[in-house]
Amino acid sequence: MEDVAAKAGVSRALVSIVYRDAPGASDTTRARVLEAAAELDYRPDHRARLLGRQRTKLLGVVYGVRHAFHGDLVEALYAAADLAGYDVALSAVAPTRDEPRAIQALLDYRCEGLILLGPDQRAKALAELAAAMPTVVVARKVTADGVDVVRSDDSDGLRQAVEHLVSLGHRRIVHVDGGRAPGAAERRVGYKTAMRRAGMSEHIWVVGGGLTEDDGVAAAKRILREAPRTTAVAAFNDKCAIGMLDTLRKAGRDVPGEMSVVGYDDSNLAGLSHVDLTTIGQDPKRLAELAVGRAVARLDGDVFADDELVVPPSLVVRGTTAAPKEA
Amino acid sequence: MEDVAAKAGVSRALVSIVYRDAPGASDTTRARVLEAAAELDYRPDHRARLLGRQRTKLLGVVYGVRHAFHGDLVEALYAAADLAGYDVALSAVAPTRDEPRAIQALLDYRCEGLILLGPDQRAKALAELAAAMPTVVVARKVTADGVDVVRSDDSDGLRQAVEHLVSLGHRRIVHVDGGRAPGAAERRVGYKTAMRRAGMSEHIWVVGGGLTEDDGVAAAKRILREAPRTTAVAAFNDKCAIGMLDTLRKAGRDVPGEMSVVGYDDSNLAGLSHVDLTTIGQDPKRLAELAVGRAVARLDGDVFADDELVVPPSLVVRGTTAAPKEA
DNA sequence: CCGAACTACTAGAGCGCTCTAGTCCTGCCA
DNA sequence: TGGCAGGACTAGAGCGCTCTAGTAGTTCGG
Repeated sequence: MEDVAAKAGVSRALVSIVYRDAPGASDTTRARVLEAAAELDYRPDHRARLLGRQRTKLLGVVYGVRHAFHGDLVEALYAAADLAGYDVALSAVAPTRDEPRAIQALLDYRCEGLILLGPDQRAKALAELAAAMPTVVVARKVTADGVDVVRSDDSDGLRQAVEHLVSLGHRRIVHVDGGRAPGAAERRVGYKTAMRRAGMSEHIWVVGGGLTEDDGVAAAKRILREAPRTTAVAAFNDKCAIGMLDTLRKAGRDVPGEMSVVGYDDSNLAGLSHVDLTTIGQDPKRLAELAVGRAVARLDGDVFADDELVVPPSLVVRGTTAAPKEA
Repeated sequence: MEDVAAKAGVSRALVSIVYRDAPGASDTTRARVLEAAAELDYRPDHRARLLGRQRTKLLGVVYGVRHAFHGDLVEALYAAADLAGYDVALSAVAPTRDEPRAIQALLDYRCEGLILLGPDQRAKALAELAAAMPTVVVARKVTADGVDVVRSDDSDGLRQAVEHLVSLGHRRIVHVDGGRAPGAAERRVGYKTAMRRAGMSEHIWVVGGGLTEDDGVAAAKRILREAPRTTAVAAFNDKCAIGMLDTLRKAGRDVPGEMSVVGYDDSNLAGLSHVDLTTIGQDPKRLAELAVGRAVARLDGDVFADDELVVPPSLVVRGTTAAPKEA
């Protein structure tokens, strides 16, 4: 900076003014400074810049590299933060890097707000974080003091899945759940409620599943073995549904002819032509906007009573659902 | 920091010493400082800490959120960087955030070295970056001044795939390629060379493919239509192979009975029990270690003549390859 | 009993920026 | 012509650390 100032024949302060687009520099000087900077290829040091200020305009995002849906969210978060004039600092959770560590790394960089995608942390730990800075949990339902939650209405998602299947004429509808995964409990509730409302309480059956294709494989085998008359399945997520799909077809069951399958997430996978999975779409763009919006609002000093923002999911009908054979 | 120093009854410098684990503080004082810090829940400001130093101990990583293999690499990079005593700053490429922008963000944070996963940038742009700081390109073959390249030996990977198929008795082996994707050219070469060496030049056929499942679907349809006597396919990557797998099976072709399929990457997908894909494994751990190692060595002032580190891939035999029916 | 060597600690400059409080013009109105 | 508003620019402190140089105090060999 010193060098640029010298080269342009001005003071350091003036260079600062130019780079901040602040008033107080003539157009000619501005140009001269910029030119000098270009020659020395100078770029202001982001960190030093932030040091002197109170605000860092930095939002920390913790996510799992492995998680496809997190990828979609991260993309949307970049866009949303950009619009709000904030930067995003990414911190991934990996086998050698647990969640507390990922969060600490972000705190060390003095981000102003935290956005956690489907965190494992206990409510108490989250509340502690929230006491220090705006903290938004995305895609997981938690109740923790001061923590904002932005999530899809998972219960409603499963209601939509069940109602879609019911409207096609299905009665023996099974739910393969996600165990203790974020959102799994709500989806179970949504399934059961919808089944009850449709007057099919006696057909309620929740099969233990999980988040991966392999969980879907296991669940499908169990269903074929224990309840071969089942005509429809609502899976916990797309991956699980895809595992089921393959297993059912390998076992000679036609999908959707003999068995309908509904996924959840509307991930890239679901839209692929050879998969063509009917699923429940979450809206990553909307979730990201709300998460960023809430964090920024908190930083601006707004106080909110409601600490939960729920986004309705939407049914995406594709080729894995149809009327049951002997409806 | 001031407050902590005051509370512990020492100078700021002493607090600094304690936090740097530097010699020059008695154990009792050390404990007293730490205690005071804990009460005020003080954490040193990472950025300020780095400001004064020349070294930031920060490695910038640019990657694509969407890319599953990048996820594996990122995980491994965290681990490798950690071991080398470096921090990792992640910058994702997304639809609203192109590669130059992702790189600039990293430069603003004054990282000392750049690790780019399968970048799109032209060789010239990469060389410019390398002129400013150690730059390592992973998983793409480029020749650019000063740029280190760490990649799998893609040519050898396809050789292994072909030789595996040949050893099973296949002759009509097709390669579905990756178009202009990083690594695609090398894989084509590896395929052709291996076919020629095996004396099957007349069966060489490269079908235009791509990176996604849908590309695999299209390629499989084309193969079924144009060369139904084909008995084996080596695909550009696992996703493409999976798209083919589904299409072939839907068309009534038994895999591996009537058609063998080999993927590439050994991604999570390949190992799933319902996929069980024979594939060529890249070694993300090794690639990450080499990338970090090279960047760090450059930072330590080492000079290298060879600017390309090639890691041999390895064949992972699973359930989608077998001897051809009428061998 | 002096000074060298070491330990425990502190003062203060410096990292690269921003920001406040000026200074010095120029132009314009009374 | 004096006064003053406002534009263009600068000096210098301050952000939260690290680091160099230096000050006490203690130990110890000769």
